[in-house]
Amino acid sequence: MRTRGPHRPGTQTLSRRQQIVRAGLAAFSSAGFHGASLRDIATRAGLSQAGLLHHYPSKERLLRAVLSWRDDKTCRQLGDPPPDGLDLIRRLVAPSTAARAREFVQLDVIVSAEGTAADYPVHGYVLERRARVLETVRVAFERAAAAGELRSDIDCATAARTVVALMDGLQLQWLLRPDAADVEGDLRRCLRPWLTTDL
Amino acid sequence: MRTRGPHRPGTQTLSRRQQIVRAGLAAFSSAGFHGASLRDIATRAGLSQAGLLHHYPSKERLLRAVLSWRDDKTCRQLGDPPPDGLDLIRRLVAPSTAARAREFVQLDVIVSAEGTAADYPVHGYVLERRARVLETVRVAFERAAAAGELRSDIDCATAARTVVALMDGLQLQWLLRPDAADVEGDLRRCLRPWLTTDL
DNA sequence: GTCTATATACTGATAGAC
DNA sequence: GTCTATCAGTATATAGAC
Repeated sequence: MRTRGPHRPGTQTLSRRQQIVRAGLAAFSSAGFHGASLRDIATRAGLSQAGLLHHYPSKERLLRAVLSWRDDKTCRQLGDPPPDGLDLIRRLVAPSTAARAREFVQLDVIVSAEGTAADYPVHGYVLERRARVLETVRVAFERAAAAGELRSDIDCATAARTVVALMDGLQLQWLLRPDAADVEGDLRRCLRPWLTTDL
Repeated sequence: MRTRGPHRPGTQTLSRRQQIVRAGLAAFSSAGFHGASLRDIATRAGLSQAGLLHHYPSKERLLRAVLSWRDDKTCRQLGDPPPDGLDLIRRLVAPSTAARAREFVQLDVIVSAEGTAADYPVHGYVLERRARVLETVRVAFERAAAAGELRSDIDCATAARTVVALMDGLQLQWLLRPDAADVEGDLRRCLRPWLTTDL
């Protein structure tokens, strides 16, 4: 009954890695994969570059760890069990109040943009994640339709593409000019005519 | 009456610079500012890196030249005089048939994303350009409203933000999965309920 | 206008002491 | 687990010959 096996990182290592991942989030989200440097990330995390590479053996692996952490946090924020149908749409439309929200949004925007290149280190991940998001939203609309909450002439796949595209574009506007954007309002106004009930 | 002054680049220089700008477009559009390298661009343009720097003295200046060329071509493609009101919206919705369209779209997506960082080399340019686009579309909706082509309960600034955001998001979807996207269709379906006439 | 050669700095990654 | 030292590669930019 050992409490710490050879391949089970201790709590100190875990918190160290969390420091690194957070520093990586800050760097990747503002400069992208190419623009960020491991030395800078290591310094921000309070250790040397070689020390960082002990925990994450390459720049790509570190980016994957950052993205994985983001995915976990995003899922957890949705709640367990995750909301369904129109409730999920409501959650997506409501703005996140997390302090790290801006970094998450910026990371998504920049990694998605860089990820359009076929030779990007995490190109496959970007493709899969965005397909998954699109599918999740489509299923949510299907459930809403089955509950009679969606107008019958609305195609669920189209609605999903449209609402996801709108979120991406509005988030970009918000990043560039936070005062001139209205992410939640514009989303609600676009969604309202599709629904038979209030959002 | 000299035909070529000391500061008037000759035709050979002009075509050389066009080669460089086109190579720059290819590089910046797929790797962004940070990911692209002047050596690679120079090689693609068929000259040495030092030769490139004779024409554009820094990486930032080259990016500005690429963006400026893109702006010129985009404006020229709109026609002279540029369309107005609903005609402009129609032009924006119709997909571009230019062969270089994908590179232009990808350049816009990646420069906009990188440009959300305040210390990005052309951060100011990105802010101004996007504000200008938003304003142009808003004015187009105002003209449409004055002509009675827009439903009276639609706010023009909101419509502009929404349609620009939608274009950005749909273009990203198209870059990532061309077969799964429907840029023009989704745009039309979103615009239709706002209008009193056909698009 | 284009080249070679070079200056200078930084990159990601490795080796090995502790 | 963290460090220093280092490697080989690449970056942008400059100097100067032609």
